[in-house]
Amino acid sequence: MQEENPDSEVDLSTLAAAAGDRPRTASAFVESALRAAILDGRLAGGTALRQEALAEAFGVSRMPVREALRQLEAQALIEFSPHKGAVVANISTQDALDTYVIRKALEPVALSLSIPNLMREDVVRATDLIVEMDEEPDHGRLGELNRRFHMSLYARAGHPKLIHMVEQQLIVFDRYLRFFLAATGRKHIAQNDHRAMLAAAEAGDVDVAVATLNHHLDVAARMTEAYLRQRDGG
Amino acid sequence: MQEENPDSEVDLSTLAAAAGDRPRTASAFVESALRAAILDGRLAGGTALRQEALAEAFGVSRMPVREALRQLEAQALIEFSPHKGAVVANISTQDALDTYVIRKALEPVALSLSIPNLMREDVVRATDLIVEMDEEPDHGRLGELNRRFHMSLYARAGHPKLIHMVEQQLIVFDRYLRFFLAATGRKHIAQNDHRAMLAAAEAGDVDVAVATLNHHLDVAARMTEAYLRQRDGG
DNA sequence: AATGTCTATATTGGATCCAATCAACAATTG
DNA sequence: CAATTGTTGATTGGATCCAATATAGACATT
Repeated sequence: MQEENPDSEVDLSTLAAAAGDRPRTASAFVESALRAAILDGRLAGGTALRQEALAEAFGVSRMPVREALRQLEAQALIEFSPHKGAVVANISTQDALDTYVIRKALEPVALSLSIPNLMREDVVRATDLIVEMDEEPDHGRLGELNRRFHMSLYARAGHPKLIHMVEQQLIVFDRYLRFFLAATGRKHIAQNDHRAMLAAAEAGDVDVAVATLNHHLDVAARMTEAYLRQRDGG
Repeated sequence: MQEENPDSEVDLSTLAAAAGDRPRTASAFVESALRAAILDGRLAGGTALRQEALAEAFGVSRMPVREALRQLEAQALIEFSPHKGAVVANISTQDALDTYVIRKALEPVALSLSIPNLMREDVVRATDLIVEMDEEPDHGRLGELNRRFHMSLYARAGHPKLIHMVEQQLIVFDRYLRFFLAATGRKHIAQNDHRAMLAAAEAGDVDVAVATLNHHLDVAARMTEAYLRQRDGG
């Protein structure tokens, strides 16, 4: 199911430093650091996660590492086999397409519910984020900006659980976006669609905004599929 | 955020016995037993989960309990506060409505994708489950049968991640269904809708099946809201 | 009397130790 | 020589112990 990848030799020693301030518990610290490392690509899919090595890298014992790994497992970011250990979940064409299907199911709903309640500050934030994306030189940060842009438009949808799920999917999507951007340049971020969505949202035009979003996701899904299929030798 | 409920005095000693065979690890055993107890209502929302007490009830040490609690936390079934402990997540009107919104976003997609690929065995299973629901005397088991009926119709949707999310929502929904059935009798299970959906699915009529499903969920959401609002005092 | 502070205790978080399991490799046997 | 079995090392799972923190109550102070 999940191939191991023991020769990748990731430099674990840099993970702790990049994790910022230590949260209240060591568990939470390890968890957030590992999650960030997986999502932004520093820990590639297939990487075996040895508890002892992680514990040393983070300067804690194996116990908080174990608890962190449990939480990440429940989020499908790693896979556990009893007595074998944890492996970073692999990305796959299927998983990418599933993510798009889910986004296409959830995000139009979130957008429709949110637009009637959008506030000035949401529109301003979204506008700023589009500019930030245009100016951001680091491809690695575009995923986060893209996510924050989308979430700004969905911010007033109510239904916190729906919002949370949408955000989770956008976070997962970051892993894929990173690949596409590295391979195909930044044209994968369709800023035209973003601008059109924002304009429609600001005008309160739910239908146009949703149609634009659907188109945005359809095109992205097709490009993704084409890229991934030729990449892993379809 | 989450009220504690220390006086509920749940009989933990029965949890372990009801959990069936012991999975490979104590962690997994505790986790599945706790999840089942929460979802089927034996552990009510707000119940404080003391690690020591759970460990003794399951005949293990505190460690596998802690790992299990971490996983349940990631699934939003319990809430953790550092150094305070775990509490079973409360159900709420908002959460119930969120669940319906998510179901209404995801399930029509799953159904549309699945119907063209449905196989004879899926239809047979769904038919059997409708009969089982009619004959089941125990209200507590209707949630599971309802879930399996819906999942039978979605079984050929492809997109395993979508299917998984749909199933998770149906599992969460079980917690609510249990309440409605206890309060209002079994009319909350709209078997007419089930039969209509099944017939349309068998005939390959995606539009009618999806329309029926949407209606099914809309009505259920309205009944849910009305019941919960008058229950926890508007 | 009300409020703030201090202390005692219960409970969780973390570290260390031991046991169980798996993987790889060597030895043996057909 | 292939296949199977035994053995050893590495790694995870679980138990016990210690430390950190939060809650509750007593006490003092205003």
